[in-house]
Amino acid sequence: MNDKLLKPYNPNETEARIYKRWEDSGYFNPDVCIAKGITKPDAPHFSIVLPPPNVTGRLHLGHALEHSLQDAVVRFERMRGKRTVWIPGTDHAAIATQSRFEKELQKESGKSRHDFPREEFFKMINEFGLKNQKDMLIQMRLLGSSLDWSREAFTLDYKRSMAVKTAFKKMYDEGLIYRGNRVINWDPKGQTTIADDEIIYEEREAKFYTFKYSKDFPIPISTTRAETKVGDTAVAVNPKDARYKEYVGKTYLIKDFCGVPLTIKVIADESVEADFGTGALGVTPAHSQIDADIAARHNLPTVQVINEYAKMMIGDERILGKKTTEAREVIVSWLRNQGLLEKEETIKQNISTAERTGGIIEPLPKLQWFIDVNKAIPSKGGKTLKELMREPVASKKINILPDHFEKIYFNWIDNLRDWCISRQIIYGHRIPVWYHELKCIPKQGHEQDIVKCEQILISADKPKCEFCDAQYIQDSDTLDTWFSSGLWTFSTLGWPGQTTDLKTYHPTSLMNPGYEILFFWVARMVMMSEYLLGDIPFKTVYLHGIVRDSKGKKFSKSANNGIEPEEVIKQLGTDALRMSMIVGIGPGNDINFDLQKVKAYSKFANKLWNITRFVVSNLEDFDPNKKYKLTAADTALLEEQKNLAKKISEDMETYKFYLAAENLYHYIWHTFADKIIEESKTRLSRSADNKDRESIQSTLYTILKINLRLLHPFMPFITEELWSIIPRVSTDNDLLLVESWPN
RNA sequence: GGGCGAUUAGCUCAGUUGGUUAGAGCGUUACAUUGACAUUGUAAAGGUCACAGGUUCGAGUCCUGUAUCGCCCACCA
Repeated sequence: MNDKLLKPYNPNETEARIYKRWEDSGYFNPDVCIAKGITKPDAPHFSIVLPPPNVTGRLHLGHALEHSLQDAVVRFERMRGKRTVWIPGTDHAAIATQSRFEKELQKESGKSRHDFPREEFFKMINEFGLKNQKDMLIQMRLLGSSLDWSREAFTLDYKRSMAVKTAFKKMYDEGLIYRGNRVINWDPKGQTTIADDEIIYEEREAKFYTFKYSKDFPIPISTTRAETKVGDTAVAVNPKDARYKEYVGKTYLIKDFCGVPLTIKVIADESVEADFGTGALGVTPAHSQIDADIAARHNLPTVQVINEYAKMMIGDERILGKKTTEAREVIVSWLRNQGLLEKEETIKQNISTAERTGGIIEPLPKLQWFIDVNKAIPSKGGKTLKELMREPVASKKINILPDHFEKIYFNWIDNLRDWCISRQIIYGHRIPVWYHELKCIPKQGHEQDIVKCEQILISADKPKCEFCDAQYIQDSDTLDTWFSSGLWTFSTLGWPGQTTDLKTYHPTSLMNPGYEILFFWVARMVMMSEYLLGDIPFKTVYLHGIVRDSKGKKFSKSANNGIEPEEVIKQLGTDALRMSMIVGIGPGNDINFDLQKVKAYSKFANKLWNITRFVVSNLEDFDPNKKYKLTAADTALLEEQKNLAKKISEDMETYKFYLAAENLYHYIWHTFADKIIEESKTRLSRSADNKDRESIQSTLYTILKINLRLLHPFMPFITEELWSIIPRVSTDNDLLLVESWPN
């Protein structure tokens, strides 16, 4: 017997060695499997693209969960003979990576982005990201993931850049991407716009002031943001509100509102609630999304009064150049002194903050790039992007697990506004838009042609003007990171090239993100894939939950409750960690991570080790190549296991990993070990009837081998190690990794 | 304000299309154990499946309502 079996199972000694054998074999790559005759070239495909982790730091237990699930299904499908690929990659995560880097830079050297030229700063962030990326790729190997490393991708590498530029151009040419001056979410801390879903609301107490603009103004209004009122151009009331009916349509001139003259028109708008506050809303078109909508309906002028640094850009020395919070106090005390302040209350208010920087969002009008989600698209038969996102899920072409997230998905789409895709940060895909310089000296012979100079061009590289010597200057903004993420299922397969990979593996079979990025990412992949490829990006979305600590708290730096996957692996082994991430956890459920549970599965690993030791030690005079006649009882045992294997296959096919793994665990421990092996002991003794002994030897051997195969997707390392130790027959593969699935 | 989910053993959670006696891990108790098992086995205690109605031959599972907790979306100016 192999000496290894005499000692308890040692995952630390085993795992790295096994992973190297797998990687060296090349079998993670389906092309190699086909070349070596393991997989049939015409076999159905099974493909997953890994949700790319952000290169902001290191992998955490949430990633371990993702890898455990995906690797389980990938190994299962590979063993079943499908042409299986799992593509690894990482995400540059633009704003997340830049803000993380800037924080560290500030801490270490006190420097900021303004201390470096753009190109140099980009390089510094990229190096930071690539260092993290390197660590993460090592971590993925520790997790045992059977990723096809030959196809590794990065959202910011050359091929993905080409995909981004191609997608941008196509959407621009069809009028889906436009540049517009709109009220957007400005993060004064990060000095960039952010999308609606990057906002986090925090509840705070705020003062709610009720006042009149002037003594002559007939309608009092209420606000928490008195400083924005210097930008008001209207007061809106509900059209049914009898109190204010007589004033609607009139315009009032206010000569002096804390040093600022105002022109206020009274308008009626359905969106105003008569019961809230005074029933009248001071409309500030420049600094509120809702007010901007009202202003658009009533053709009101927009006056910007707050700049990008959240400072006042209007008024006299009392407020000009002051921070919004300071200006607010000045204006409130002015109102008080003038006797205009009628009421002052304390209310609870939700304040918008930026997800990545924590900065308080300042709505500002700005010229930005947007994706129009409501435009009828000619090439799609007049459908809108919203419809393209909605339809495949509604028609079940895409299956979301658990089901109830479909409702949430639809709800989100129905309320969706145009997507602001431009960011004023450095790290990311630069917008591939080039502007013609204003000065324009015609080339010889083209004196008459300079009217034809293209003012705006979408181009991957710097364009040259045909008719004059002017330069093209690239837009300084970068793209929202989710723009490149949206292309992920096909940019990884070579798009815009019409590659064999793209034809073979798209649409992908499964996508396994956390439910918290259903909107950010899943919806956008559907949008991009439907628009650019005219096809779904994936057939099934299996949403997983959040891994929390054993008490249900989120892991966070401030709570200091972080657990590194490596620590757990070092202590108890990857297989145990993986099992603990799978058993008993349905889709969409959060996990309270408990080391006790991992420990239970490390015991199970050892149990399996000893089961094998027992079986192997009783096979010394057994020839695995020979066919032995089995007793009826033993045939029944094999039949029982066959039923289990069938059940497990079904559960795997329907993505019920949590049941498959648990049933298998239970069978191996409490049926195979506690019953079958226990009862075999007397039959195995040398003095027993030889025919009966052979029958049980053969039965134990067969069951063990099938168990190793069934368990491989969940506990790949120990099963592979045991596969190399047990006696095998000539038709068996060297590596369990590519052994066929029991049917 | 709108929506979604959860409530099952001391703890953390499963429970598949409604079907016998509701399960697992950890914890607790007793016994066994030089055992294939330093990580074992056998058994026990522990549940009015949140509560109240309803459908059904039969409900942890389906329906209605209530309570509590959690999450998502909106953002009242």
